[in-house]
Amino acid sequence: MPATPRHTSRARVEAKESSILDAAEKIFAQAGFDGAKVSDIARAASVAEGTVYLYYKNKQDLLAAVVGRFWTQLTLGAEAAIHPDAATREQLEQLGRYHLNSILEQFEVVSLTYRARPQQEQDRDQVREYVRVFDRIMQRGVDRGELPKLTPIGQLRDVFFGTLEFSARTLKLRGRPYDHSVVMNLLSIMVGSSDAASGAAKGKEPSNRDLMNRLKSIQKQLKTSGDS
Amino acid sequence: MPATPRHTSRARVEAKESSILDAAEKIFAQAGFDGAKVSDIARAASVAEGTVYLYYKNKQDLLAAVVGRFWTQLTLGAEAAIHPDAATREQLEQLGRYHLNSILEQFEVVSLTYRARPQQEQDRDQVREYVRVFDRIMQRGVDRGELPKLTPIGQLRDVFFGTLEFSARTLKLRGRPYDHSVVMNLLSIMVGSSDAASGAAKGKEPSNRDLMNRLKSIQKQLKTSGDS
DNA sequence: CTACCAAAATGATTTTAACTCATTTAAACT
DNA sequence: AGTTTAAATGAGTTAAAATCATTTTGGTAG
Repeated sequence: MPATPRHTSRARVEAKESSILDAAEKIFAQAGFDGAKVSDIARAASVAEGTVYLYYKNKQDLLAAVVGRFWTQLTLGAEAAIHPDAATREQLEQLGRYHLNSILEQFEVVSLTYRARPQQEQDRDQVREYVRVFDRIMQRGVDRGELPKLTPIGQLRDVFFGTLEFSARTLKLRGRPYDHSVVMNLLSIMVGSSDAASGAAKGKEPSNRDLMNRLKSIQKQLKTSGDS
Repeated sequence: MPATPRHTSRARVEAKESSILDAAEKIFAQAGFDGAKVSDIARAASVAEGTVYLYYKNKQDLLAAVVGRFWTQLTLGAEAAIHPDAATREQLEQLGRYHLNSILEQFEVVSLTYRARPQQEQDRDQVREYVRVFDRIMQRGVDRGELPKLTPIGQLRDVFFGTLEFSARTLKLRGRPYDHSVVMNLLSIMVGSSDAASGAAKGKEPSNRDLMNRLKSIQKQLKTSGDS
């Protein structure tokens, strides 16, 4: 069995395993989970249908492996994309750009995640590992005093990834490419700093009055939130 | 045929149609799309298996109908939940509360949406109809001068719904109930933030720092039930 | 080199569930 | 009551996932 190969060189077994995974990713991305036949995947991997089931319990399990590998690689890429010495805001921008870019480029694989989630538990770990990249950036920001002590990192994580994923969907739907203004606007919303965003609205002298307006509305709202 | 009933009373046909839909929603929510057998749904609707296919082309189509109906009802509920005369911020809070509550309560049905989206086009319309509730609130805010002219409504829509959906997932994952602080935090970063969100602010450093400091104190006031 | 054995691979067969369709039942109209 | 058309049925067909008895491969030893 592949799990405990005693007489075989581990390398060859793993090579075949990842060749099946490559084929599966390709076919799944192409045809979607339902549209992909295990026999197609087997053929694409130059392997008999039964062999697939030697490496993966079933089709769902194979999908979970594909998706898991994707998120693991995404974590590695994210860590590489972030400058360790940059300020929190810069790091968030780097992660935001990297994330939006990646999920736009590999939209089909990301979509497959939703097919894997409800069933398998294993792949959740890999997604969890990925979002920790965000948590580490934020925690460091707090530790350094760049962010308030009481920053609700968990909630901001949902703002960050939720916004980016929905934005990516919108961009895809409209056939638009990567849009840096999405990341910039998100950051300005999250961290409070603002920067001129490329594609978005230009002009409008802003600043003091708008900032004051924002603060007023926030404070006013805070007063009314006493109930809940 | 159900589409053009000449001799039948429309009412009876529609009653059966919605009884199949009810059964489908129940079984789908219970077992998920793959886990649900059409024969189970037929039995739950007290109908023969073939009858289901008289009303819906296939299982996917049936799912699309279930999901479509859900979003249509959600739209009606949202419109009822919003006070027409309230200020923009209040209306957003009403919509936010209603939305988060609804998707928490009917989490399984919401999850099914992802299974319907890629294939069918029809249900997209119903989702689009729903998000227009948000757009109308925002547009009215702009028209009234409560929000800046250049407010990027489309992007804020992704912030709003993306954040709420991811927050709902987090709450479900941790077995937590509805948490009003999620909505309040979301609003505090969205409302009046259009200066930043529009990307129009040309980065006045002092203003930003000032805003940061104020936000810090506000965040301390916000007894966020934030985790992490 | 040959014999041997276990791991790995194979693909024909089984199983399962979506979908079809010839037939029956019910309803509407005359 | 008889005729016609709509609606419903469920046994039968089909397709694809999963299984498993058999074959092939590759390493080891005599």
